[in-house]
Amino acid sequence: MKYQELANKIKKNIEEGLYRDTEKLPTEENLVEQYGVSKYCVRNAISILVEFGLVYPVQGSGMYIRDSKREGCLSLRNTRGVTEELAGHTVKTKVVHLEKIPATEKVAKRMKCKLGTPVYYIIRARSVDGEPLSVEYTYYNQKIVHVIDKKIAEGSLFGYIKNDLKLSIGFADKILRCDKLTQETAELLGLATGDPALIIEDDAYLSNGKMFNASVVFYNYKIARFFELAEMR
Amino acid sequence: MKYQELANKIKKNIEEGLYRDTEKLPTEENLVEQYGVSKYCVRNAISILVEFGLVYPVQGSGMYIRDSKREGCLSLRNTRGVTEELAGHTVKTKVVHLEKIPATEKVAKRMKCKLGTPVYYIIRARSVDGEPLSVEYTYYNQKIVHVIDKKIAEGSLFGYIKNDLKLSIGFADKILRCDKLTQETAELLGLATGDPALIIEDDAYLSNGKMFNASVVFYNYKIARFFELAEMR
DNA sequence: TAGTGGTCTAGACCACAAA
DNA sequence: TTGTGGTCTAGACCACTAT
Repeated sequence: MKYQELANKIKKNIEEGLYRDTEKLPTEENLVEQYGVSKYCVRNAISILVEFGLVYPVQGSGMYIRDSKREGCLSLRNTRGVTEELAGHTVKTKVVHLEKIPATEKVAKRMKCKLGTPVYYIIRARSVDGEPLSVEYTYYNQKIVHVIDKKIAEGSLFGYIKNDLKLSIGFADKILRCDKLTQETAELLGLATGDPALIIEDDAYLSNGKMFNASVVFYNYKIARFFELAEMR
Repeated sequence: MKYQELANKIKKNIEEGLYRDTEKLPTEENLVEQYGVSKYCVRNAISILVEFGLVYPVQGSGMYIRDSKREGCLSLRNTRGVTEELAGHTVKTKVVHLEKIPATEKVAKRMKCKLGTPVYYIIRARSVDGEPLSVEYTYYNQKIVHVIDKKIAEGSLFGYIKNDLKLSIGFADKILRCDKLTQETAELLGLATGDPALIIEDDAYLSNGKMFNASVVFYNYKIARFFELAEMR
């Protein structure tokens, strides 16, 4: 896709400081000429950057470069999985528990699957640069993700699903909240029972709309920070 | 804008259950004919619904209706301000503190304005249906928002800025985290010191890129829930 | 193979900002 | 008034799904 490539090029240009003098992108017309593509492509490319929070549009004036505070933060709309998002840091994943079980009524409801459907139930503890970051309680529908072993669970499960199984991940619903830690989770995070935890419940779907994963992740309040953008048109 | 109107129409149709039998939208071609608009409009309209999480696309197959769990949740990408988002509930806002002060070095840095720029410093406590929801510590640049009094602060400040001042709000950066409550904030939330709090730091900008507001909001962990979507293409 | 969403082009015209 | 982003059309062709 031309517009995706163009978006990458422009992104690279921004990161390399090519537009530092004006703090704005070339005009659409300019980009059309410069890259020999149609306005459709240029606008699509730019809209990717807008969505990503790299630039903002001012009608009649130009596309301005936006500086954000996302450094050191995790992204809520992250498309890759934590392991890949924190590339550059030492991310360690410990598989605390892994078993294949038939879905109970509760699990079946959560996973939108039939009672008794085989699912993997996994508990993983993650640390970044030696510090406990999160504890994840997660289910995977085994009818979709056929095999998960300890080795696989130690890596990026989303990466495994995309790259190895060639499944296309589509979208996810998330609910964010905050609560006191239970003893079990607190111990895994190296915190005290009753300490705060940022909690994200995540329902993940393939591109075809089939739900393949449900998870609840407890984050260490001392280090976890999430970044989000809102456009308000 | 035709496509915005079309998006609203389709949204209404979905809510009224018009597509309940198939759980998918009419084809693009169909919508083009049905509404007498171009494919550009149809695709733009649908992409609004996709972004909003109402439908998801399956190439070669159709646009499917998505059911989400957003009920009872606040939206992180809310464009309106909490007061309007919770329409239907009894939202009460108590202005705990309101003063106009010259920006200290710290505030000036946070607000991206000059040292000494007049800013409003406001503390507000919000309750929903009688339950304490949040405590907000917020700064407004007085060079942009000239007048804020107690009366105005008791309502929707974002609504006031948009509707009365006719300023165009553009975008916001948010950082989410979690921490223990201090005594002062805990009292305002009717919770105990050291209880968990979901914290959102918010930097808000006008469409022209000028920052007009910085805030930190502490949410009651017992009732606050946020909803977010992730597209993963 | 037919149906449906995704990409791409060329070009007209509108809306807003800044000089 | 000029520059620049936003809306809209018509139409060609590609990629994927389902049968």
